[in-house]
Amino acid sequence: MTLSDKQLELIEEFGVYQENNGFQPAVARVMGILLVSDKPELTFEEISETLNISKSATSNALNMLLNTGHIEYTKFHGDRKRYFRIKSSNWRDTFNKKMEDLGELNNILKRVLEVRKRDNPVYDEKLLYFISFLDYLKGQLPNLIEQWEKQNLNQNA
Amino acid sequence: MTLSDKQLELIEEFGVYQENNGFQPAVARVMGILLVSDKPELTFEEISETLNISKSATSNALNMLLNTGHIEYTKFHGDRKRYFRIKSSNWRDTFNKKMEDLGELNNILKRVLEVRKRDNPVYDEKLLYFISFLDYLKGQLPNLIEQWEKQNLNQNA
DNA sequence: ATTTTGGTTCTGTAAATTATGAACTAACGA
DNA sequence: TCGTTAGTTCATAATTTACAGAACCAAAAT
Repeated sequence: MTLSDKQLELIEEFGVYQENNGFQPAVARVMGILLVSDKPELTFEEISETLNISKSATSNALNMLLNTGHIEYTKFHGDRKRYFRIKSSNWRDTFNKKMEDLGELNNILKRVLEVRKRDNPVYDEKLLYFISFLDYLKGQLPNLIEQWEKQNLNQNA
Repeated sequence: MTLSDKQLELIEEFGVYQENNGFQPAVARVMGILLVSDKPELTFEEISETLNISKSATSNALNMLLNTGHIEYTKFHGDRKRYFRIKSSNWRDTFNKKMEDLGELNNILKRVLEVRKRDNPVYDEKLLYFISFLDYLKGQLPNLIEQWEKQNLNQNA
């Protein structure tokens, strides 16, 4: 399998992005190739050879992504190979993870306010505002999603 | 300076959180101690000794945080020490960074759609939805912030 | 039953990260 | 101006990460 320069570039860019999200380089590249390749499903061999990563690294990456629910595979009759593809639900999960992450930060910050004893309330004020904003955002998010779905429906009607 | 068990625990937890955001362990702990300590301003020595990290690590961490605008310091007359505190603007920046990060993802995904040539449009559909959602979110965010500020004002009136 | 092949596992290691400690510097106070 | 000390820099040590290569395994094809 061959990829265009633009595809290779995008794999790299997406790879770096996912590295910043805590994925190993090779794992991030595997996600990348499944995302940008013309064929939506690729075999172990195609991934390993096209990305130029060893069989062991490929095996580890694919199993890791399978275990974390980022990819899945199908098999075809009379063919021992597995055909891997990224799960499409994956995108909403990515977004949810970011939001949960902010929720975790918010929980920590709330406990900070409980634990530290500062004389000057000015130091608490900014923090309180931020906490309140995160709470507000969290509360409004379902609304927002609903609104978007409604609008999206109208567009496609 | 001494910290309560709860404070130490929070420093650790906040530290891990910030490590996941790409900060070095020691840097993350320094941010943590400035966040949870009873005194809002701490000296080099207090930070180094309380966190039990070497002077060099402390120096690197503080300078890194100064350069990236996460902390600042003041000096007092007749005292050679600097007194470090976290910048309060820091919180909004944290949030903005998360949103910009989603924007970057969105840009990559848009280019993915341009570059890959898939026969079956079903594979594009989910991706298109997600892109459209991120665009919608980005557009609505200013609104949301405005609404929150309005509500917040009423609360404090 | 044997071979082929799709994939796994184990071991070694290169490279990057992160911190330490000691030597050093510079500025301030006395 | 001299000593003290707050802070920096540098070499290096300790870990961790991430991958390759080879040996290995199991199921399917022949």
